[in-house]
Order: sequence, then C-alpha cells, then structure tokens
Amino acid sequence: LSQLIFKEDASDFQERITYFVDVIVPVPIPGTFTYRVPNIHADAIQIGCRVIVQFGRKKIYTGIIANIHQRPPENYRAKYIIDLLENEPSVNQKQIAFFYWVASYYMSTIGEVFNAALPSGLKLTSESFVQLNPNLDDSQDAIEYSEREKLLLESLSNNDKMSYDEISNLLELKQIHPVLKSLIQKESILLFEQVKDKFQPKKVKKIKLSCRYFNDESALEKLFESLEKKFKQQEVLLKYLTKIPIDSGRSINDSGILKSELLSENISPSSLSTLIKNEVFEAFEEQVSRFESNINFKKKVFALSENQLEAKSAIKDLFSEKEVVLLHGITGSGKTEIYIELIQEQLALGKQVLYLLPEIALTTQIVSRLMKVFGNEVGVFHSKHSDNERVEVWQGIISGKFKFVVGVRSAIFLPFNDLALIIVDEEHESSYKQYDPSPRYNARDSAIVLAHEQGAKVLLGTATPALDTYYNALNGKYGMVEMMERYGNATLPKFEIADMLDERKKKKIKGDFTSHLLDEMEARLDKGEQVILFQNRRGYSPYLTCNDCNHVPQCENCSVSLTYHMYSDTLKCHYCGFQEAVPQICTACGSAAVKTVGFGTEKLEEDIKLIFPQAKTQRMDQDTTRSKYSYQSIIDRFEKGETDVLIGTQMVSKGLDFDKVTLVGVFDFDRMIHFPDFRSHERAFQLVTQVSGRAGRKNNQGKVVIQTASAGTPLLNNIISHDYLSFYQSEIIERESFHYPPFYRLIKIILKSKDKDVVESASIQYGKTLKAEFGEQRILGPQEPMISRIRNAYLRELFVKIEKSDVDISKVKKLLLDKSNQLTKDAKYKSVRVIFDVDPL
DNA sequence: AGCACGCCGACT
DNA sequence: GTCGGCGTGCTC
Repeated sequence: LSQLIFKEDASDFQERITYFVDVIVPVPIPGTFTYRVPNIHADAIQIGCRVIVQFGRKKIYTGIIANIHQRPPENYRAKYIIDLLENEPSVNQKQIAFFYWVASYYMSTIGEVFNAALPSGLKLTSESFVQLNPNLDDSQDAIEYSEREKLLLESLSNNDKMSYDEISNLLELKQIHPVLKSLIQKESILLFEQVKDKFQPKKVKKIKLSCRYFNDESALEKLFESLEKKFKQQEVLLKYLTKIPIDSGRSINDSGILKSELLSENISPSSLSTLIKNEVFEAFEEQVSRFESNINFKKKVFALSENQLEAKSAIKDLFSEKEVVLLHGITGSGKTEIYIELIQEQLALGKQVLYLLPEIALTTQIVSRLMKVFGNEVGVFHSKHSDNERVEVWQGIISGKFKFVVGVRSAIFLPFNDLALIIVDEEHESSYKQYDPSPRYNARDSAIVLAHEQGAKVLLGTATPALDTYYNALNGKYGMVEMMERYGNATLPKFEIADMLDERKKKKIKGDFTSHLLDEMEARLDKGEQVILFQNRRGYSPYLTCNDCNHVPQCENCSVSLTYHMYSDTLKCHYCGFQEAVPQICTACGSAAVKTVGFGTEKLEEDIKLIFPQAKTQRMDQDTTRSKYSYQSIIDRFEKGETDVLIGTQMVSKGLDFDKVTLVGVFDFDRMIHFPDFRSHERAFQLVTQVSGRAGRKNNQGKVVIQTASAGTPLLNNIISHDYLSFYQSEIIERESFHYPPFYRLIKIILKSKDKDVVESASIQYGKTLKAEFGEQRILGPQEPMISRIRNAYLRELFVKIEKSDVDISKVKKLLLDKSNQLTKDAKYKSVRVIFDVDPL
C-alpha cells in the first residue's frame, strides 16, 4: 500500500514540477536570463538546445539553454520560453564551457561570445511589423484619423504587413511611434513580430522509376506497349534506363537521377510530368550539401621527403609530452604535407581535426589543396561563405559528416566534441585576433584552451613565429620542431640592401625608387621575368627623422618611435603619453636636416608606369580586391604572365608561389620599424621574411631588394641572414626590460564618450584609481590614441601591464571591471563606455 | 544591443 | 503644440 501511495505521490509531484532554464541571449549584457519552461517542453529541454525567447518589450531572440533548474527567480516573474527549436542540442556542453572561458578571459559577456559563435542561420531574430486590425470594420466611420493615420491605414489596406522602416519612409517621419500608439489605441492596427527566415537546406529535384516497374520486366514491357505511339514519353523512359539500367540494384534506382539531368537534351518537361502523373516515375526531393564538388581526390598523392618524415615523427614524439608543438619551418620547407599526414592519421582513428587559417585570401589555395586530398570529408568555414553554408558545416560536424574542418578564426566555436588535433597555420598572423566587435579573442590562444578541454594537441605552424610563441617553445612550455631547409632543390632568396641614405646623397633616387632597385627591375623585366613590389600600408603615422644620420626620436619610457603631431607641433608617445617639442636640430648628430616622414602614397604604380611604360602592372590591395573573385583574377593574370609587376600590400606576402618571380622589392621598411608599437620589429621581421619567400622557388634563386635608410642595423642583418634566433634574442631583451609580453600581460582599456572633456577627466580618474590599486608602474596612460576620435566619440586609452608569474589575472580583470562600473555609476561619467582588450595586438 | 520614455529646444 | 535629438534605464 505504501508503495502505491508513493507512486501516486510521485506522479502527482512529477506533473507539478516547473522547470526554469538559464538562457544565453545574444546581447551584450552580462549573465544569462531565466525563463520558465512550458509543461509541453518540460521533457524535451536539454542543455545546449536552442530556444526562442522574448527579450525586452518586444524583441525575439534565439538563445541557448545553459542550465536547467527548478528555482523560480525571486525578484521578477520569469517569462515563458516561446518555443523550443530542437530536441537535440545544437551546442554541446564542452562548447558552452568553452564559451564561458572566452567570455571571462576576454572580458566580454557570454551573450557576445554566443553571438560570435553561432552562424546567423542558427540565430533567428524578429522584426516588428504592423498590420490592419482584421476585425475593425463595424465602427470604423466613427473614428477620426489624422492625415498621417489615414495615409498609413490606406497603405496597410494594400499591403498585408509593413515594417517600421517602410512606414517611416511612407510617412516621411523619423519617429513613427506616436502615430502607431494612437492607432493601436483606436484599435485600427496590430503590431506583431515576425521571425526572419532561417537556414534553408539546399534541395534538388530527383526522379526515379516507380518500383512497380523497376522489379518487374513484364510490367515494364507492358508499359512500353502502352507508350507505343507516345514517342516523347518513350524517349524519357529510355533515357532514364540508359542512366539507370533495369538490372542495376534497387538502391541505385531509389537514389534516382536529377530531374535536370533527365530533362537535358530536348526532352520536354510535359512528357515527364505526364509520366509522373501516370505513376511511371516518382518525383522526390533530396537534401544535398552545398559543398559537394567534383574534385577527384586521391587519398595520398605525395611522399614526404626525408626532412619532412623526420619533422613529422619529431612532432609526434613531442605530442606525447607537450600539448602544443611549434613547427618552425621556413617558407617552402613543406609544412603543409606534414599537416596533411597528421590529419589523415587522426581521421583514420575517427577523431576530429580543426585546421585554422588566417582570414586572408591565401585560403583559396590551401583549401583547394586540402580538398584534393580530403574531398568531401572536409568542411570549409570561411567568411566568404554564406550563412547557409556555415550552418551546413555546423550541422555536418554534429552529424559526423565532417570530421575535418578548415576554417578561419571563428571556426574554434564549431560544435566539436572529439577533437584530437588543431593546426594553427601561420600562427603569427594578427588576423587571429578579433578586435571589433567584442569578444576580442585570439583564436590561436583560444584554440590552445579548446584543445586542452578536448584532450587534443595543437600544432602551431609558421616560418616566422610570434615572439611569444617562440618564447614558450624555448622555455619548454611548447615543443618545437624546426625545418630550416627548403623542399627539393629550392634555395632561399638573396637579400640586397638599397641604401637610401647613400643614394640620396648621390641624388640617384627617382621618386620612391632607388637606382639599385630600378636597375634590378630593368634586368628582370628585360628577361621576361616577374617582379613583386611590396609596400606596407600600415604605419601611416608620421615620424621625425634626420636625413643625415637617420636618427628617429624615441620615447624614453617605451622604446617606440615618437609620433609627429602637426597641429601641436609636438612629438608624442602614444603608449605612455610622453611628449616633447619638435627639436630644431637632430638630437643625435646636431644636423638641421630633420624632416617629418609623411604619408605614404599608392603612387608606386604610377611611377612604374612612367619609368617602365612597356611593363604591365597590377595593384593588389584592399581597394583592388573588394569583390569576391577579384583577388583570384589578379592572381590568375599574374600566374599566366599577363602582369609583369605586381604591386601590393601584405596580401602579396602570403602563400603565393609563382615560378617566374625572381625579384621582390620592399618599400617603406623604415616606416615599418618605426611604427610606434612595441611589436613593430617583430612585424617587420615577419613581413619581410614572408614576402621574400615569394622570390624564386624551384630551381632559380630569387633576389629581394630592401630599400632602407637603416642599412646595417641588427634587425636588418638578422632578416637578410634569415637569422630568426638572433632577432629573437635581441628583441626578447627589449621586451623584458620594458615590461612587455611575453613577460607581462597587457590589457588595453579604451574609454569612449561623445564629450571630449568627459572622457578626459573620466580617464584620468580611472587611471588614478588603477594606479592606486596596481601601482604606478603597472598602468600606462591615460593618453590620446593615435586615432583619437571615431564616429564622433572621443577616445582615451590606458594600458595595464601585469607580470605573468604569481598574479591571478582573473582577479585583476574583476577589479578592472568593478572599478569601471564604479566609475560609470558616477553621474558625470554615465555616458562613458569602457572597452577592454585583453592581449591586444 | 535595442527599445521606450522623457526632457529639451527649434520650428510652425 | 509638434517633431526630432539625445540621455538614461531596463531587459529574465
């Protein structure tokens, strides 16, 4: 009896349980939001399921369930979930944990991470619409309407719905709300929210022979008899049978053929539809992938060289003790082939692999190479892909279709659950860091955390490691494998310095060109060889230099070049705010020939056209590669030899292998190294090394000419002798003595306000608070950033430098946040926005 | 982020 | 008055 009662009680109790879920909503507000679960969904809810919720007065968002519990909120009434979108979670629990890590490490909200992580095809949002109230006819005449209201009602009677924008345009009114409010009161209109369309799977129409005929030859014979005089229909049937003969298996028939295929070659759709009507054929739809391609792929198309095999086994050995291994291989050493073998090994074990690439155009080349090896097993996740394609990759990972994904930065958020290997190619690339919008995450660093959570290994590959990475490798935190020989017979390019100081004295410079470079170019062009000219567009900030000794004024505190500010005629350090008046004579040699080095131009191409009128030139930069295929067409033309001189920005420094390029010219080297940033030397080393890799592959040695006034400096010597280690050793000393990464963590804090005086005093106030909290020497600034006003908002920036060892960085972050909340609570500083950028680049 | 509310100043 | 422009507060 007691058991019976217990049972009754239990079921009774069961029915009354009310579930609440904490939902991650894609908004930049800290925390999750608690919703109540309607009973109909009580059994189906799971952590990671997408739900539709109303957030705020009207907005509808897709959120994900982060937690399920039975505690009703105390201070407010929870809204109900509007809908549960799925019975199987789109986001797994490992991902949710990872999202939380990203949010907390990069000081963003979980909603922002969620927003960055999910392709928009998986996130429906609503839009507000207005419609006529359908039951309004009767008392209509009694109501008086204003002119605007009449206009709107008339328009609504012609359209079944109108968006706010449309109404605003119609009424020529910015604030339509008063009008709507009045009409709602008069019960003439209704507002409603409509969810924007979501992911659409791609479908194809197919045709198959009805099973009635397929297995039955006599039935088929009869069918032909009945079609005796219907030649058109016979034709269709015959064509089908040539594609799928009667004796092919059942399943082959069931998979049918494409309707479009059957209809090609003057077969009329109407005869086919008659046959479908008569149940000879069956029409059906099949969901297909947007990624099917006809690339013939072969499992293995190459053999590793001895060096590559050695490197590969060294990597595998290191993986047994290290989670992260750096593969430092010079350009052309054949890293990709090693990646491919490592990937194949993991895929053979049924594990997942992620291959991260920087967000640059080189992806096309690597992706097509990987597709040739892995065919349709590989999911490609790239910004040029549509939302639908992104959703397909997402779902393909869940379904197990894609074990291997090649993707850019945001691919780290994909629903992996069994990763064994993450490859971060071109590990030093700055595009792994997202700057805007929040979350300001670094995909390389996050990938290491992701791998740790999934028990996977990380392989960082590059020819020019980021200093931080190399530091970790030398210290044994990461393993390291180095490949210092080019694949095959290829040799490294030969560097030459075109000394601008010297040529300037001898008055041999034409425009931006040294005679040295021009002579080399002429020789190459005469031989029908190709030239790449590299001009870095970064570093537009002007600085001061002495024409006689090439001295550039430096900041006393920061080891960066001072930036020239014209309006105040001062030199400023944009790191610590130090400033001084512009000196009349050079502080190093006393010469009066101090000059500002002004803004670089894109006039190189014009100059070339004047100097070499017969040469065909092409520019490759942001402006000439706007559209989706322009990049590829520039490359194609260059590859075919239709272009002689390719002039470009960093874009030309990446992965392009052209056999006929024998000369690379580097411009603006000085501006690169004098860019006011503690990483300017590192960047210069990386860029010049990368771009030099474009010169001479295969059998002929290429040449790189660097135009510079800094001939003989250690940095330049390290670059031209391909000596990364020496570069590293001198740079790391600077980093340590000036308290920069990898010894110190950096957090950049940006304060924003429409009011210049408000940011000014708010940043000073905040700076004071932080200095009191962390100590004077750990806080830099506040100072005006180089671009001090963005979209009418004035900016100030502060840097927090915290030593890596013995400091709990999460406590530091919490304190930064608390102090910033305190600051903006002050009525004076209400309008100030505070932005945190952890590990800024 | 969006959205509504409320206050202020300009213009009819 | 009416309309547009912000600044401010709130979102489960």
